[in-house]
Amino acid sequence: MPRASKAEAERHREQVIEATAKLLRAHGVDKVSVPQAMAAAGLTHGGFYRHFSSKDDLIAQACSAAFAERATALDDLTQHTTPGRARTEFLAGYVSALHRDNPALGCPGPALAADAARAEPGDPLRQAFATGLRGMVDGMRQFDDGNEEAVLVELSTIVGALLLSRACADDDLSDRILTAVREHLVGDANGETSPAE
Amino acid sequence: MPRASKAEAERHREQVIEATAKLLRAHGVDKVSVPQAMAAAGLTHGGFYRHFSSKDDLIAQACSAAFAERATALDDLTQHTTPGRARTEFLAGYVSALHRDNPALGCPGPALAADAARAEPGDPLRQAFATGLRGMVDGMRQFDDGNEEAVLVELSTIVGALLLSRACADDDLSDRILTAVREHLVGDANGETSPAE
DNA sequence: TAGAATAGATGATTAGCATCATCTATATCG
DNA sequence: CGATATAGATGATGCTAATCATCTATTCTA
Repeated sequence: MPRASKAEAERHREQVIEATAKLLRAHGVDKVSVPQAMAAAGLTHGGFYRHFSSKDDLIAQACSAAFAERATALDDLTQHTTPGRARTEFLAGYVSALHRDNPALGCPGPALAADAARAEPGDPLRQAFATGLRGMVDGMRQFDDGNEEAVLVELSTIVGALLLSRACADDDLSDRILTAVREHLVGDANGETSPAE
Repeated sequence: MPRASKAEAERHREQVIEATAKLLRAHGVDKVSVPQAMAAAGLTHGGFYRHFSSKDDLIAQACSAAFAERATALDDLTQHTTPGRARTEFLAGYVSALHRDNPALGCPGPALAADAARAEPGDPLRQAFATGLRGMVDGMRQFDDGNEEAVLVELSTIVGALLLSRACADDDLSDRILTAVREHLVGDANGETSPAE
């Protein structure tokens, strides 16, 4: 397939970013290779440098895409219900077994924070992560009357809970973390420790 | 140096583990190589497989060592002050710029959770992390009258806060996260946003 | 003190990766 | 419709890593 139209090429670029955004959250920066990312989008590794200036470039764009995806979901949620219900739904969905078990489609916060933290100060991933996180904080503002401090505490708690529950997913401590944090934030326990969602 | 006494060999083994425990927290599993870990202990990579069965084996032992180190520190803290003061000191020290800026000597929770989360279910790192985390939960029980749920919420919050503050260390959001969480948990704000400790 | 066991060094092997040079067939433009 | 730019494929290059075979000198053991 030695040539694609301008529109197809653009679509290919987006597919690579989308596929990488998933791979990235599931496996981390070091376990995603350029050939793998291209293959996930149905291409070979050859044309990579026609779309991206480097692997770091792609990684940063994928990180931004993952945050954007989540921001859209959050906006949809607040558009279609009352503020109170939106908060409950958001938090309970976040601190759930479903979210824990599907990092590829989940929040980039717990999935990419460690990679961002280990990147050099000027690294594009670092900046993309910080920007995305700011957006998330802004999106959550409506839950707490615009009180940023309350949002930061809430965000830290759910990110930490999800990350720790993933790290010990074999252990029954994992479910206990999710349940404890969900009850603490939402009040009751109607999440999915085992049932559906 | 083609031979060491039994005692020296044992000391060497411990040095490799200690050095790796630091490298691991600072750079993550994938960025620590066997030659690097051995060199950090003053050895060459040659004798590695006389001490450890694989890289994964070393990584898991280093993870356990990092948790053990922290458990000892926590015990010391509670032995030398009142429960109330110990809690305050522990939490304020945890959610501090000093801790954020020194992952190599800090808590393995935020530093290694992502690596543990991405490991396969049976991976030795996974198990070492879960065991270490359990120990930490037990150690923190005394802060909250043995209430495990309260401990789990507290732990999630401080782990998430430290991780996120590291991930956006360039941004001023980083300090705001630490301050907000510290005030939320401890009440006042006598941590070190910029001064010493 | 002689012989066996072994800690640690050297170096080879294999494999995977990022990056880039080159090729080619087609899509776009004049 | 012909010329040219370019998306994408093939394949090379150079690097780094995990693992292991082998060698050597020294420490233990009998």
